[in-house]
Amino acid sequence: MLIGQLVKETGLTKDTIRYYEKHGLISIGRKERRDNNYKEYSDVMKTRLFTVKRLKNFGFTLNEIADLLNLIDVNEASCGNVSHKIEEKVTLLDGKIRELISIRAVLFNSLKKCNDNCNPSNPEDNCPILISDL
Amino acid sequence: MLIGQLVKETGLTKDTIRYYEKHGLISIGRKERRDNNYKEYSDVMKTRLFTVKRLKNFGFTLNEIADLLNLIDVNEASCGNVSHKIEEKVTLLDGKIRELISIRAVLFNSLKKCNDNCNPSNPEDNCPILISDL
DNA sequence: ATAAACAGTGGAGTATAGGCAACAGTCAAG
DNA sequence: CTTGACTGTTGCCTATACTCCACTGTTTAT
Repeated sequence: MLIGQLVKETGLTKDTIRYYEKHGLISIGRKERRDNNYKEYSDVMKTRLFTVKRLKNFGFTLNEIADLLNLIDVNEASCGNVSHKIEEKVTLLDGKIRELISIRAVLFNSLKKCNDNCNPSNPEDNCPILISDL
Repeated sequence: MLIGQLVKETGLTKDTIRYYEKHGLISIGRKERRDNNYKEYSDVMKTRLFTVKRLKNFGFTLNEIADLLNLIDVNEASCGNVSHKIEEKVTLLDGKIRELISIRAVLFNSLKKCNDNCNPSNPEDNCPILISDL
């Protein structure tokens, strides 16, 4: 299929698809061109793009996705190899989640202190949360 | 004080400080220059930079921080105005946290399914997590 | 007097994931 | 036969938050 069709079927824009090509997530050989130089995308490409979409939803960066796709290409995408990388991602997510929760707590705390400390008789005073550690 | 001193006291690099200047988080008037064109930073600037650091730790972007600092400048950094923006940030953080937790769950689930489905007799098969929705 | 250390400016580069515009060739329909 | 839709390539622009480099001027130390 041509890129227009691929756009319809994957929901990606042609710019995105070409961006993925340029960065090696998918690649078109010289043979997969029509006589007029138009690129002929195979179903394999389509599947590959869906894989990219899924992995992106998992929070992988394009570089990480490229690595994972490469495992497929060299036929080393065994469960062992893949699940190891996924475990790493889960761990990383756990870290990020903890970090956000911690920030959230500090922020919420400041908010409470702010409300407690704000001078009701001078509601226009600069909020201490901006200018001090409370 | 000159920038070198400011660097020591704030822990920021001079490039960072100048980046903040260029982007309006702090600003030096023509008068705050010495005869040799060196910038004279006041304690107010230092306080301001510490505020930037604190707000950055809260997860605010520099643009958001610039807005908050501007509230101070126009003397509208009242608790009401500020805490409203902070509540927004807390809400946003809650959303991000929920999102990450959700991704984490899906990923972890895929991992479990992957381990369950992997063919022990063909451990070299491509892991289904990459090529299908399981 | 000269070199090191410090200050200033401007601009380019980094990473991430595309968006958008320009320009040219190709194809299908009226 | 021309117009519009589609395809191809190239390259610049966006946002975020710096970092580094080059080049120049100033001050300080030897």
